[in-house]
Amino acid sequence: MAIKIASWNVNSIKIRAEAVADWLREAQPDVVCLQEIKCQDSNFPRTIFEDIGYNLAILGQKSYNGVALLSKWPISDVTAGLPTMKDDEQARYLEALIGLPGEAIRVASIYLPNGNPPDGAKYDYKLEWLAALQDHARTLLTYEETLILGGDYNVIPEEADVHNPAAWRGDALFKIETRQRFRRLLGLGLTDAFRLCSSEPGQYSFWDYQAGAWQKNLGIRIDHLLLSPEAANRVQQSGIDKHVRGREKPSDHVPVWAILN
DNA sequence: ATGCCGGGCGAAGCCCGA
Repeated sequence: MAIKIASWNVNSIKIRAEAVADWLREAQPDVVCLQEIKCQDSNFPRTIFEDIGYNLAILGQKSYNGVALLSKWPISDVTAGLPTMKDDEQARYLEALIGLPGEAIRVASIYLPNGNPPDGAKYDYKLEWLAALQDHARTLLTYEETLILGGDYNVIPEEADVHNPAAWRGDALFKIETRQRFRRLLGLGLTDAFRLCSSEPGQYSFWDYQAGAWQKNLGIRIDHLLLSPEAANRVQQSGIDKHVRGREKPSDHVPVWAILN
């Protein structure tokens, strides 16, 4: 059977619950990685999603960050937080096994630190987090499973993924050290699902709320689904649900997805 | 152009995002 996996930074699940449910009904993903839910587990609007057939795993945090997994199939073996970063106080990583008919796949929802300003403690934290993810991903890849690391990576991989590369050169999302770390992650054997399916430039997943960025299509591609070789071999399609950004009260990010056979 | 929106918190105005 075909499996549809998606990732979406929703910028508050409480504000966005109905919009997310609308998109789930039309897009029908099997598994969704959510980021920036911005609430504690106890305040997550669970029933809205359970009522339309999704199981939930949540790693919440008051006010900031927070990640979750939604799945039409049973969720088990949940890992909350990066095992390689035990003292992380921010809710940015949630991994689980998804029990599909006849097989299990492993999925993680990732909210990588933004890192700006690009020359201080916040950037150091971003690099530390990337290194910890690198270490954990290396372990996960030894399992040789169908593995999807989906999330808001806060990394613009290439010039084709930003409207104005020159203006972003020094930014924590695009500076060369950031892109090198991301490339190193791919070097472990992970594949960017979207780039596996399209070489088209200017395909964005985020547009700032300010300065008419959406209207002018001044976006960046920072939300990614990274696949193990076992997952990459099964990819049929990958896309970005850009139209969602034009709706009422949108998140500044849109869903990205991939279909595996 | 880092604060032009938008959200959290909490009840005004500040912190944060990318």
